[in-house]
Amino acid sequence: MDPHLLTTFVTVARHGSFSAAAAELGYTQSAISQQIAALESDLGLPLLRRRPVEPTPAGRRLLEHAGPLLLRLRAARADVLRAAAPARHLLRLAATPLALSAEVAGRLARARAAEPRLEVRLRTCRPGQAAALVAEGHADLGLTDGIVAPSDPLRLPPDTGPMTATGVAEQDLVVALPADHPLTGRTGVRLADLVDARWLDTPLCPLARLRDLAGEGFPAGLAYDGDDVHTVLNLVAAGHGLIVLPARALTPPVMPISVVPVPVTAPRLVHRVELLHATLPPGPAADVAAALTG
Amino acid sequence: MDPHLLTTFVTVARHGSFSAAAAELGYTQSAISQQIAALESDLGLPLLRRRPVEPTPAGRRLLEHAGPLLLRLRAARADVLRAAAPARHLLRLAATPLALSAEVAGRLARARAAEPRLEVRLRTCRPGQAAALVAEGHADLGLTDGIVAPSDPLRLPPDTGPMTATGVAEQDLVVALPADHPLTGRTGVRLADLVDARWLDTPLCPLARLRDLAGEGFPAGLAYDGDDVHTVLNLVAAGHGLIVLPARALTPPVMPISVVPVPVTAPRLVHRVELLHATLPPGPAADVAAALTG
DNA sequence: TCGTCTTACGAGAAGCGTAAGAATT
DNA sequence: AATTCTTACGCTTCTCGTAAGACGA
Repeated sequence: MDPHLLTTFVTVARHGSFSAAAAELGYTQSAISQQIAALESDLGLPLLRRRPVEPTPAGRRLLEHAGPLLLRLRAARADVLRAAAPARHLLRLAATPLALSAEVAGRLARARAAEPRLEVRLRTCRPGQAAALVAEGHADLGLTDGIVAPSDPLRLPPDTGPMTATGVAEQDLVVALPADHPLTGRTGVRLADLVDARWLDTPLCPLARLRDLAGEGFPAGLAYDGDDVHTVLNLVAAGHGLIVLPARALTPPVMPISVVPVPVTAPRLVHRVELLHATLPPGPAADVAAALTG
Repeated sequence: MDPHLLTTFVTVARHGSFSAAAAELGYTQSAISQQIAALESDLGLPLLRRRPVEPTPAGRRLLEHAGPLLLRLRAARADVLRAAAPARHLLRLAATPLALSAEVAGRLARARAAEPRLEVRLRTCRPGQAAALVAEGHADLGLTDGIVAPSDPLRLPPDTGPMTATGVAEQDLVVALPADHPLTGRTGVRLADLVDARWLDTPLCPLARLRDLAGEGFPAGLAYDGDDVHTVLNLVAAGHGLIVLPARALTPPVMPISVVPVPVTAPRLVHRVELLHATLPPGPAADVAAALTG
């Protein structure tokens, strides 16, 4: 169960090919073949069926473990290095598009004003990624968002080691409707009234999460594998499907006039933003974290 | 961050000696020295100060990660092997002394009656160990106990991979008092009334947990690093200190006449038993698990 | 000076690449 | 027949043990 072999195994499984994995990892096919053989002989079990290459039941089981395990290993390494690294005047912030709202951006600006020497480097990421980026030390602070019942914490991927998550903001939800939608005039809608409408499936608001919270249904009209809010709103305006967003993401000048927000009245849900960080050494990063949560 | 090196590192840190770790692991001192050097050069940090051998701050940080990480690795291995192993008619049960109450033992007996070919092998363990034993595949089923607020789940060590914990039993708590104790006649006591009494510190009921639940205080009169209930009660009878136990652990014939149980009325706490198991293949083990929780 | 860790060096094992062989499609 | 994985073999690298050296108590 050498992590090296585990990495090779997940890469092979992902590609469904020894040669493709070899290319990605910078080995020859032969080396990959030997590594997989070594792992299989270590466990005493076949992990992959060949031609076509696909995991056996035992292999599938191992795949479920390997990802979190390797993540935890990288996180541990990053944590040790971080604890020993000297304080820098660079803050690397990873944020999901909907987490960095105008309000949160404002708080960040105020925190920077108190810390003029601080350089901030922002990158956007998917909701599922923020925790891993922070855990692996690629970001000092993370801002994720998600939809939950009021005051509930976000459900973060486990096994990323010691990490602090603090609520930063909560706001109500709206459904973005095209201007010509029949429900446009309403002062509020229940999600249940829209189970049969067509929806956009995007990382910004995955339909799977919506179904978790509001029951089955919510068929996907269009899947958009990107996280640009502007694009999403144009898709809504064009009638490709509906989407649930935090209320203040749908105020001018962001909102095109052909999209109308209608508050979600039931179930009682909110859009929540949380700040993620590992144990921070005293310094600018910790100050900004305090300012964002304070 | 090779797990092999990590194992060596934790062993050295535990012994505070390269030579002792070498003896335990079956290497020469030289090999240990080279392994530690390799780990330090991999991370680019000194992890141990020599003579005396003790972890640096970075080393201490790594130690916090290494244990759970290695446990998770062993658990993953065990889980893959377990999933591929053929069903056996052997049930290995790991139970803490207070988890296997008369009631739970009775349920186990009934489950065995329905499954006559089933061989049961029982081992007792400490509360903190049960989860690891199950995760690493050394036991099929685990029974742990602990003190919690009513209906709260036990707090299990994290990072042991996918594991199911199901409540099996809850019962009220009593304080075991020596027969000549002034509170003996009472129908109930609050723990707060006993913060200044002397207590036994044992794995059966760690004082640290009591302080978590009922505030500071609870000085240790005697620390007993064993888990024999009979011994503990003799210690109580002799006046070495008090202890909190589940009510039915203190009924005849277990209870010596020189120990008197008095119910704990506040805070509202219970003794809870939980059954632990990994994903079980259909078979005798799963049947017994169902019988114990049902 | 004694115990303990580090370093030097040689032997063995492990891992990778090249190249040829086998198995599917 | 073409593609893809496996195996054989040689080379390199890694790791360990022995033994000598260095460092503290």
